[in-house]
Amino acid sequence: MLDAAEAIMLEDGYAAVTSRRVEAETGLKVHYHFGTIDDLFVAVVNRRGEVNLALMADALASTEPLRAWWRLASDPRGSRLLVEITAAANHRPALQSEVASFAREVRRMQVQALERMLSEYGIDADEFPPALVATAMQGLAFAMTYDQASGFDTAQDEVASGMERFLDRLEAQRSGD
Amino acid sequence: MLDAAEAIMLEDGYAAVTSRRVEAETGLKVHYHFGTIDDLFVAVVNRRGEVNLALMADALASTEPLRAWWRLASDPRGSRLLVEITAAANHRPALQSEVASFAREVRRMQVQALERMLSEYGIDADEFPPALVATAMQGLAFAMTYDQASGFDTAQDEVASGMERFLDRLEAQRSGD
DNA sequence: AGTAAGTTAGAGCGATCGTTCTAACTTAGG
DNA sequence: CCTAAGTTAGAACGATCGCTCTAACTTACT
Repeated sequence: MLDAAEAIMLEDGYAAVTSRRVEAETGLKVHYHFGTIDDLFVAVVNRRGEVNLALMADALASTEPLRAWWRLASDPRGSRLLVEITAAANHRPALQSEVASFAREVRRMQVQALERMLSEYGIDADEFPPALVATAMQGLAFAMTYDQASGFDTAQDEVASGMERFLDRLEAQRSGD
Repeated sequence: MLDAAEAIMLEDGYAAVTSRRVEAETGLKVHYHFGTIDDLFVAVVNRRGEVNLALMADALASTEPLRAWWRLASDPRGSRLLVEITAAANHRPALQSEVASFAREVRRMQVQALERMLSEYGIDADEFPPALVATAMQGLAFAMTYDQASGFDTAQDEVASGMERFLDRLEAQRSGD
């Protein structure tokens, strides 16, 4: 049921996630298993949030943390879903706090990892505070994948390859010493 | 009428922009002046798009282009509206192409300006291609203001001050020689 | 004053939504 | 086989939406 809701979001947007549509695709009764449509959305957010938290934790603990983080954050599917969920949260107060708490937790993990690792990457933490680097990573990844998904065609291949080269250099520097 | 539509978007989201709501707030008949609700959205996008294009052109032509760009991109009101418009475009095909064409044009202006200025800022254009820098600027500004607006509370003051310091250094470098 | 054009008021239509409700169906345990 | 619990089918209600339509109102010109 949660899978179906996500699939509908990706295909036709969050507004298409209606009780009738979900019931038609799953054969299950939404209001029986969840009390409310809001509850369904909350469940989707919670599951996806937990998964993302785990993926981000793995990425930050991998041998090339920044690269793994970048790969995770620039996954087009994830970005599309994030857009839909945040857009839905914008008009569903019940979702707002859920989304916010996951966003906070992810950012906390990232900042904590950066505090430990920035110097290894040869980045001065005074000049580029962890919070700034984290927000930049997420924002850049989001902007790139979203522009791509929306067909804005803003030279995203150049952005992607430029970022790959930058990551090559950073990861080389880190493993270098 | 366009003002009212934008105000409603900012206040209650794009889904609240209905014919009855707009008519109630303006005393004008939506379907008379615009044929369709889609046409109203298109008009909003076109006007806001033109305004933004002009603002970005001014910013890029100012004495401190990067700082002006940053200030413009990190305006919370603009980000909030951008979210609503892109979200609306997600489910209104008529808007998609309009939004995309403005996004393309803005990015084109930015890249063109960066090609001219990156070296003045002491940034190697081979290492950081203009398209990458442009996407990073927009993405970072968006992530920061949106997190702030959504109450994610992800240390945005630290991000903002860090960016200001970074811009101070860049603009000083540029005016230096 | 009279007339024509521009505009709004307000009812109404068909569609869809969330939600509720009752009857029917499925399934497992005795 | 029967019963009880779990679950779905499908109708229904009230609300809201985009949109259309007709009658009324405003405005400007002759």
